[in-house]
Amino acid sequence: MPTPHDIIFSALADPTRRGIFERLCRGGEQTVGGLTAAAGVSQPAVSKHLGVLKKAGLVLDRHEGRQTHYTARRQALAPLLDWTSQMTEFWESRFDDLDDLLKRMDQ
Amino acid sequence: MPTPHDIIFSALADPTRRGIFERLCRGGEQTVGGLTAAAGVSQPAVSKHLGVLKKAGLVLDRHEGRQTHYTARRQALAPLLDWTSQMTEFWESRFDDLDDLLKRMDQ
DNA sequence: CTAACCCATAACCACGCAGTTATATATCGG
DNA sequence: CCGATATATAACTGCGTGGTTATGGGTTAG
Repeated sequence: MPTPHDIIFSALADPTRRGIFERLCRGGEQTVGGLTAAAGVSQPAVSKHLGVLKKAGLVLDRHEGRQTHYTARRQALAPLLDWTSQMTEFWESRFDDLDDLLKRMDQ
Repeated sequence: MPTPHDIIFSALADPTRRGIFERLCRGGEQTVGGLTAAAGVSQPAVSKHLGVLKKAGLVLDRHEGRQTHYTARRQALAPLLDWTSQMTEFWESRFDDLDDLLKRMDQ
């Protein structure tokens, strides 16, 4: 059974897919066509990557006519931040800070 | 050319390998034998994973007699924390916090 | 010196997955 | 309607990689 960490890490491990997600984080909502233009791979490849990101809860899609708009769900990165903080033992000494940070990520 | 992010993400994407790293983070320095006992895979597999982690700068090895001791390099997670913070735009509003956090990670 | 032990490397295999082209589905413009 | 556009899915392929067993090299014990 894949844990949340498994899903997030494996979803972000691929450079192309992570690039798409980064672009969505920085540039906001974008269509598949727009993402394809910048991805350097074919449109079906981009669609597949978006499917993986969606399954991982990292993006949301919105259909409008014949195009699909995707947006990044930044809160989905909370487990990643949580895991990293645990590993650095940041949580031991500064648990309050982490708590605040996670709260701020919930929109 | 693989970026630092590429290396860290791909190194931590595999569950077995991430498990080994987690164990090192929590339990401190451990031998290959000790790690193998808990990993659920063969000793050569563990050695290979440790090789990947070492190449990614996530662990250090220390030879002592016929056994090799491994330790986690927590600072190596800094780029991961940095990336996540950038994506969450945490850095925009709370740059000082991130700066402090990264400083604390340097030992 | 030799046997047992610890770890790394070699050689191999199976499978997953990222990429492709081709095609289906659906929407818009004329 | 009909062609064009936008996206998703299907079908296929090649390669990377995580696993195995077998072996080598170095170290400790007897």
